[in-house]
Amino acid sequence: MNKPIVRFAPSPTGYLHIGGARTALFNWLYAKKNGGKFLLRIEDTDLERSKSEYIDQITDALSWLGFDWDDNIVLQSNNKSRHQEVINQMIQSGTAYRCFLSKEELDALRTDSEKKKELFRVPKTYRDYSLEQQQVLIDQGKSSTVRLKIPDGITEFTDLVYGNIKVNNKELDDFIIARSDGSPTYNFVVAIDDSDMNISHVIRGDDHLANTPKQILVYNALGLTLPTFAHMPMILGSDKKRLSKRHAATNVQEYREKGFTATAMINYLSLLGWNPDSDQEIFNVADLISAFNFNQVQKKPATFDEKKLLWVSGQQMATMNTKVAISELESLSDKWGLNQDLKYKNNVVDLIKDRSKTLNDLIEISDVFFQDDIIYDKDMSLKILDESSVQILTDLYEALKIEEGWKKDILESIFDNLMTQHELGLGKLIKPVRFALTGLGYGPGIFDMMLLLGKDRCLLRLSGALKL
RNA sequence: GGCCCGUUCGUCUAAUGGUUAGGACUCAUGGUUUUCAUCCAUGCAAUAGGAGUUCGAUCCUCCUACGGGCUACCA
Repeated sequence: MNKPIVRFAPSPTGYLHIGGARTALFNWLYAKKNGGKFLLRIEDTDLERSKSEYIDQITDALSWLGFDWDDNIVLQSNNKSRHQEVINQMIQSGTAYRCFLSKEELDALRTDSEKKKELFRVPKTYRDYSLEQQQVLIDQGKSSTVRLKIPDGITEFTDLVYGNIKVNNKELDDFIIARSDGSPTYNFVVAIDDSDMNISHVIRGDDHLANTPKQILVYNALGLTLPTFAHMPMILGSDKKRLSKRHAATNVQEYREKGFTATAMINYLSLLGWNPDSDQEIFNVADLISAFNFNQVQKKPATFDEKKLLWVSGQQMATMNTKVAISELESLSDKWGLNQDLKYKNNVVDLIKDRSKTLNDLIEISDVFFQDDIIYDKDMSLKILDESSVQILTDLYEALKIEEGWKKDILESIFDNLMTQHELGLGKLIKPVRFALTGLGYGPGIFDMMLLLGKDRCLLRLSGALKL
């Protein structure tokens, strides 16, 4: 089997969203699995809506995810003359023809049919005009579009996900391949570009499923070799509507900012609409590449569930090695761990990695170890620092102050004393202490934390909290 | 309206012409833990509806309902 060549072809009319990311992922996985190529084509022919900053956003997001593309990025707008050339060639050969029906005429006919509840079909008035007849009308100054001359018959193909799809060509109008201003339309261009790029597998969202027969007819008209098609079900928001900008967070970059790693995103996204044919749910990227297969791709749309993403992320965090975690943190936030000793950073991350679901969780807790000042939440301090808590903190402060050593067993015995002194369980003691030391209501074991924080910092914070 | 596609716990999904319809997330309860989280255990929870084929249908066929896509001189 030849090495596959696949492509991801976003239009730069917005950032890379979750659905696009999953399409890119499945393309990329397929290419990697089979030692093929993953190409990137930017469909920037909609001048009104395309913006170059979106191209940067999309490529940044793809790079972050690790979907490195092969060869240069193809800008569709650079292929204009090629598209024009093919259109001319098709007019000459008679596989396409100029249609002189105006938009107004067509609109009138369309609304008329709708009124009569009839099925609207584009009239084939100009379909069989000779080149000479067409020229006469052009000379008269009539404007025209170019339409594909669709033959009678059935168009059939086998989709890797949906199986056999069959459409009677009667259902398809001779659709426009070039507008009156000469610009080519999507269903035409996509076929030409995919063919020119030698794409062997077209892997995309199933919103393109119904357009595929049209594209196949373009391939056929030009005698081009058909690629294999694989359509992926859509991803829906929690309201069951197709994921769009209306939904909470659809931008891939937002998830990065929320502290999800690329690995966690890839892991979760792969589980949407696909299953590994086993109970495994946590994958690293290499495992995913070898497990991926179109056979297990779902036909029905999947709902994006951030709760499960969070769980996947937590599982990934727990197994991530500390070195990797540190470099992830540093690339997420350039302020994180600044000027801190590497050993210290290691210890901090080691201590809290397991209990974090995202990198942002990690940052929040690790800041406690890096920053000099603690910000205490007012409501929480009112609730936690009652009279007896203040007494506990005071006693602890005094006890720690005179203590020379800073070891776990020493801290434990100090707390033992406090327990008997205040007739309280350890849990009750820890709550105010933790709050005083971190400003948080949760975190790693108190003794480990104190050891890592160091005596000076602990005393400082205890006295700071007592001044509240 | 026409065409295409789809429908298993709330969510992601497994399964076979014969199973107590399985797992995971969420949620609840209990346990572990000095807190929180983790972890462990238990529990709640599904084959859209109706016909047909069959000894037997979640699985095969048809119909209905619902959802999605396409039907543009958008991509």
